[in-house]
Amino acid sequence: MTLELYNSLTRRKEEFQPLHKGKVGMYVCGPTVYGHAHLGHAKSYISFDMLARYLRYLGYNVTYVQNITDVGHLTDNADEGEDKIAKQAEIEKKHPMAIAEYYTKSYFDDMDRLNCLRPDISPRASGHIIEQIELVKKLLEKGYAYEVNGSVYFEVAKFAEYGKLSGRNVDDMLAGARVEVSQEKKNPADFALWKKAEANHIMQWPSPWGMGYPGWHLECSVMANKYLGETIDIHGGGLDNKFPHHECEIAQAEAANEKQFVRFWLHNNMVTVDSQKMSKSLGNFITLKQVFSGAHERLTRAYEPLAVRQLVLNSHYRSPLDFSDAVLFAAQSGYEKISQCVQAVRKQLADATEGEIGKELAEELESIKTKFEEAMNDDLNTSVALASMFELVRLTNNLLENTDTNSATLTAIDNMFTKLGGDVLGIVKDEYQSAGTDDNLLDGLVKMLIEQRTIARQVKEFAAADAIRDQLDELGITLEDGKDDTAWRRK
RNA sequence: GGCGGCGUAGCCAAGUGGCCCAAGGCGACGGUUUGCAAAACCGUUAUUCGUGGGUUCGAAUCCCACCGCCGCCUCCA
Repeated sequence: MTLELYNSLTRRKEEFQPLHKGKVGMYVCGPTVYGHAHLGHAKSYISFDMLARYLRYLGYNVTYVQNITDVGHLTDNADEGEDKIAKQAEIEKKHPMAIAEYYTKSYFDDMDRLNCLRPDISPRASGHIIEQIELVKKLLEKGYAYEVNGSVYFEVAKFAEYGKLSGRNVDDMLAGARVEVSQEKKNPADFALWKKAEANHIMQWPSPWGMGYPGWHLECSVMANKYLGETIDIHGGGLDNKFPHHECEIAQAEAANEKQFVRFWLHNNMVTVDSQKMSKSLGNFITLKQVFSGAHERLTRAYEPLAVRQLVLNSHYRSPLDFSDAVLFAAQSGYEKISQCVQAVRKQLADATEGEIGKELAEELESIKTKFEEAMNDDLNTSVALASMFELVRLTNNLLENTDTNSATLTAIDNMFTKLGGDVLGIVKDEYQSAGTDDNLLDGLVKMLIEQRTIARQVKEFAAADAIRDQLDELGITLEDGKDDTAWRRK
């Protein structure tokens, strides 16, 4: 069975085959860096990270490009708003580039914690002004664009296929237009390729049409083409960007190159809060930093980054995810269950006896792997893929009850966790911080207390023993009595 | 108004014509284990899939109607 992906362009699942054998060019719309990333960003970037990981698992040589929008993204209506980053710069009294720098770093920090692998290329819009101007010139030459008073607009009526991705036509859009129409445009549906900058606008560049700055849609067409070629295999992004952003990207690139721009369009659904879309403009967002620290009124505790990842993967990327503390809590519990199982396997593996894996068990493992791959091949059904990981957990925990499980068996299980749960899903770590490694002083102190408690238990002074355990629990440390020794971990 | 989508147990969620008296997770409850816990294991927790019709030998899955909810059509992952 081969990988099938739902292509938004054709509105059905299609077998995925790259344009060039063995190689995949993948472009995903990145963030506009004027604020900290929130859970909505997490859903999108975890989803596409998981796709890139799975494509690599299948053996493809993937080039993953994800832009950083640091200029040109306007605050509101139809090409008439302020630049988002320039606006934030005013608020924070910093240069726009300082804002972009700060939030870019913040974004990468958050994505690293979510175990999203860095894209191969993270191009900045501001670093591609020359290429963007070139594309505008080309569109003007070809007659798809017109200049008015230092600004250049794309003339939608000239591109017959405009609307093919989002399923709309220009006439309908006119009828339902809610936006006050710019006087400069020939047609309200036309969009800005280049905007004339007022003298006080900080972010501006010289162009054949005077000082100005690029329209938002331009950067993605330009950077996708520059790094991945005129036709790219996969373009991903949030559903909310399907129109107008992606529609405009298609118009620009295909009008200029006269070639199909993207073969597979993939869109992830939104994160909602109380069924309302989480977004910066609505102000109902919860940042990832808040989730990691627990510092938000909707949160009852701090959550591990990979619990967020597990939450995202628990549902399908094309389904909306309604956020609540309860769903995150459930994801955290499930994540801990898997983590503890993996750690237990590795611990037992350290002094396991040699031997061979049983035939029946080998078959069970194979069937879990098959279930996993079939699920992923079916338009990335991570919900079922995750379920197969839990089957592995249960199977494994049963084996672990038996202390003489041999090393070949444990190694096979560890490999499955590492490859499927780790390399593909990104929720199993290569190494878990053992309780002591991060802080020798803490480890020493806790071990001292465990020793005292063990002595108390040996002489059956259980009240004293329980007091130690309870007090440690209040400090966020859980004790677990094993057969021979007592282990501790942070809650 | 136009386009797209959703409604499955207490919660999250997969399944889209027979393998479904519906996967998996969380929670809850009972049991094993434990000095007691924790973790783990075993078991229970939807004869039913928003409501009402219809098609079919057979429907959560197809069709119709109705109810409720969401996204896009303006910036947003």
